[in-house]
Amino acid sequence: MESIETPGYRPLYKQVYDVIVRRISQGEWRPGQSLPSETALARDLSVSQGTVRKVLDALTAEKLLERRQGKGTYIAENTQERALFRFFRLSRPGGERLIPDRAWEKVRLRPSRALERLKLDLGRTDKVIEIRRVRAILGRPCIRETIIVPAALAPGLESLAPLPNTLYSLYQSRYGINITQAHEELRAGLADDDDAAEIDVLPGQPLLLIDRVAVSLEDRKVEWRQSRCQSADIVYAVNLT
Amino acid sequence: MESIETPGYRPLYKQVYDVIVRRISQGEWRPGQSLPSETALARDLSVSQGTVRKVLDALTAEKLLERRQGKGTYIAENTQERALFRFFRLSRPGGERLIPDRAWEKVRLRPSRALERLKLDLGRTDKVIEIRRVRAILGRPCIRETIIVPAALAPGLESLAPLPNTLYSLYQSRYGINITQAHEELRAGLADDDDAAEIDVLPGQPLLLIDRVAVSLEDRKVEWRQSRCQSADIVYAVNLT
DNA sequence: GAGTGGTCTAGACCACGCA
DNA sequence: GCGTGGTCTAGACCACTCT
Repeated sequence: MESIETPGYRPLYKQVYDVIVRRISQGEWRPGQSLPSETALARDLSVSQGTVRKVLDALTAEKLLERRQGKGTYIAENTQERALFRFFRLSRPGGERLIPDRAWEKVRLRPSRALERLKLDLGRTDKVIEIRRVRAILGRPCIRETIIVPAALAPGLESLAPLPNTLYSLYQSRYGINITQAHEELRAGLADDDDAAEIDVLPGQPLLLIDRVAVSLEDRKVEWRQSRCQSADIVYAVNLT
Repeated sequence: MESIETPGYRPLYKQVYDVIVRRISQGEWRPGQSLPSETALARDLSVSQGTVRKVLDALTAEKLLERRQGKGTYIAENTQERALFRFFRLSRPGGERLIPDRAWEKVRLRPSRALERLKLDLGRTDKVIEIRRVRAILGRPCIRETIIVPAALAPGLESLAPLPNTLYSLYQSRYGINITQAHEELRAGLADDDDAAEIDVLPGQPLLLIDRVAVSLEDRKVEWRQSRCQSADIVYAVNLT
């Protein structure tokens, strides 16, 4: 069963969970592909089908897998739509979801700053890729973003312009990085002259400020993103459950 | 098995799920109490223990139940701490959670307004209870709230002052209403003179505006809450998963 | 030791997708 | 018709709590 020892005793299903997550994160199974069937996995790992099922169900709940009855179990793909739906929370008041477009972007590779190293757990000499961009909604520039990515995680990202609308699908397809969670902090702020020059807002008007750190399946901090959003007819929607 | 028919065919575990949710929402089992054991429930409902387990695990994931190995399965209580942790997302930048206190409050019973009827699915003649209050953090008034509750759901609420810090524990303990989810929309706004008079902010400073509708286990809209939060050193924290 | 939930197994049958 | 995941069952043993 591929080096599953018993360090102080972990339940079997947790050991199976770790094996499967490791295989996915090491690229043994790739996004969009199907896993072996439950019975094949159970035989391979020398556990019962029920134990495999418990793990696959858990990973499905975490949105890392997708199960299709009659077909198989697949590695979830961070498609554009899916990533937008999952990690982009802006909508019209009342609920209608909004889809942002790129207005413009500037990408460069540069040394990291102290705050960036703190946010992303980087070392003193690590470089970062800085993405500055403005996003538009229905043709109207509404969001200014500064995105910081450790250069070591995404080599060559700075020369891939134009970047796709959702970076997370790029991280997954090109760099094998699965973004599984993000931590956000929201504040209110005031638009300054730079904001007014780039997005559809006047100086002194209120902006919604979003500070996000995105984390990968392997628990690495992959991206620090600061967004400044026009807040006149756009809201940030959350469901607390 | 208590009137479980097969309307077009629902899986057994869904039928069991419905029965258990109904018993909880009808008060047959009350918060803090323990449910019968898995084996007793299985016998009672004429299903296998595994099917009962699947349902209890699901309800535990939804935070409606709590399971304690060796002791039993309990109806989750919306204690102050728990409700704050689950539904109050304001914290210091960086993550330290904040605990609000009541500064003052005014409660009254009055006819509903059109927007309130829309938000809470009320009829033309339904009355509401309006709670206006200011909450303080570390002694500093930071949040202005207006809370609207259908009078029919919480009779006598207007004469219960002073209200507890977390209304949700009161809804549960006094009215048998379990708040299981809430939908929030966040915007940025500017402080006006009324804000400046009541909370620690100057006119024209940015405020975080939160619009929340809380929903019960039975899918009734129980509360519409509008909050205006000082946003200088308070952030709204979200984990996207 | 008795009773509870937690883990694990083995096997049956159903529902779905596809060739 | 075959292979897949989805549901359901029955039973064994473990880990924890309380008396």
